[in-house]
Amino acid sequence: MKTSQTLFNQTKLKATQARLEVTDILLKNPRPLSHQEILKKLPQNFDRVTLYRNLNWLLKNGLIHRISGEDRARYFEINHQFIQSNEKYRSSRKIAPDNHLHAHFNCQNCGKFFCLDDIHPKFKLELPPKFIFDTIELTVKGKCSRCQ
Amino acid sequence: MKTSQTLFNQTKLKATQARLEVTDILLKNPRPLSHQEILKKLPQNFDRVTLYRNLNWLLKNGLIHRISGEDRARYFEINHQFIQSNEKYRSSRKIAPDNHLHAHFNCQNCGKFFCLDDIHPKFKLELPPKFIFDTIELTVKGKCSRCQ
DNA sequence: AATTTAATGCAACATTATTGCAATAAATTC
DNA sequence: GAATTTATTGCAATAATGTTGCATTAAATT
Repeated sequence: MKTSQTLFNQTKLKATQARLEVTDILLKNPRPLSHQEILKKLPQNFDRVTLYRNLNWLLKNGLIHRISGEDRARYFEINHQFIQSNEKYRSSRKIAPDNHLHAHFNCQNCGKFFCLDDIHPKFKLELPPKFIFDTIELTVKGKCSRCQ
Repeated sequence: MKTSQTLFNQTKLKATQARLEVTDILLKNPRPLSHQEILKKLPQNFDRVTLYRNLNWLLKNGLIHRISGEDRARYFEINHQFIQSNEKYRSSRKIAPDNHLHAHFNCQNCGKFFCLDDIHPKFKLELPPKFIFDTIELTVKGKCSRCQ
């Protein structure tokens, strides 16, 4: 398992203690976590605003993804594309590419997200005139095994 | 264009003035609207809590869909499946069926949703053990023609 | 070491949505 | 059709999530 320290070392991005701690948590977790869930895993005195700001910074710099839950909270996960892509590739763009489809399951009861790695939908993407494409989100909703 | 009055007449659902007004607005609009947008289209004195409650009621009874925006707001649209399905079909279930895939475009700038009626993805849906399926959401994100 | 720049911590604020409860409207029973 | 029961509405208060302002601290640069 890659650590946040080696990840930051490979980039020109500035590491701080807070960023390393937050990134480590997301690296360790197989599913997107809410701000609240991440805060619980951080040291007791970790400031919640600092967490919000660091999550926004990580998002802006392409290290993580963000998805909006049915429960109005946002959920965050490591951008594996960023981690896998090499330095050369990354340095050619300010923001890491983020346009592949990665499906999730979202529990309508507990709000948790789960990654569905086996879903690879095929379709023709046609947008109205002058609409600009960025990403696609495919979310399956229902009840997770613990909530049924 | 079907009116909310005829829609309610075809069901056993109780119509109130407020429900008819809200439903009429959603019937007239081709794209999902936020609570705020709907409130603006209603008479000035329409209570915002009543709108929240009516939207939740319409959702529970299957007349509308709800999607969560990137902006943490919820957007509402008429459930065309409900409207098209006949009385017999509807009365056999308390909640109208809602498991077809209907794709949307979500503008990352203004937050507006647009329906993408031409997208029909094909994929095999495999969920982890004991997960219960309800609906699928496919959302394309980017900038709409007015925000680029 | 001095200076500039960026990050943090705390308080206040913003937005969206829900809950409690009295008042009103609608449906049901007699 | 009046009396009773049930559901809905309107207003105030509260909840949950997230952002902004600003002084302090830490980090990077000169």
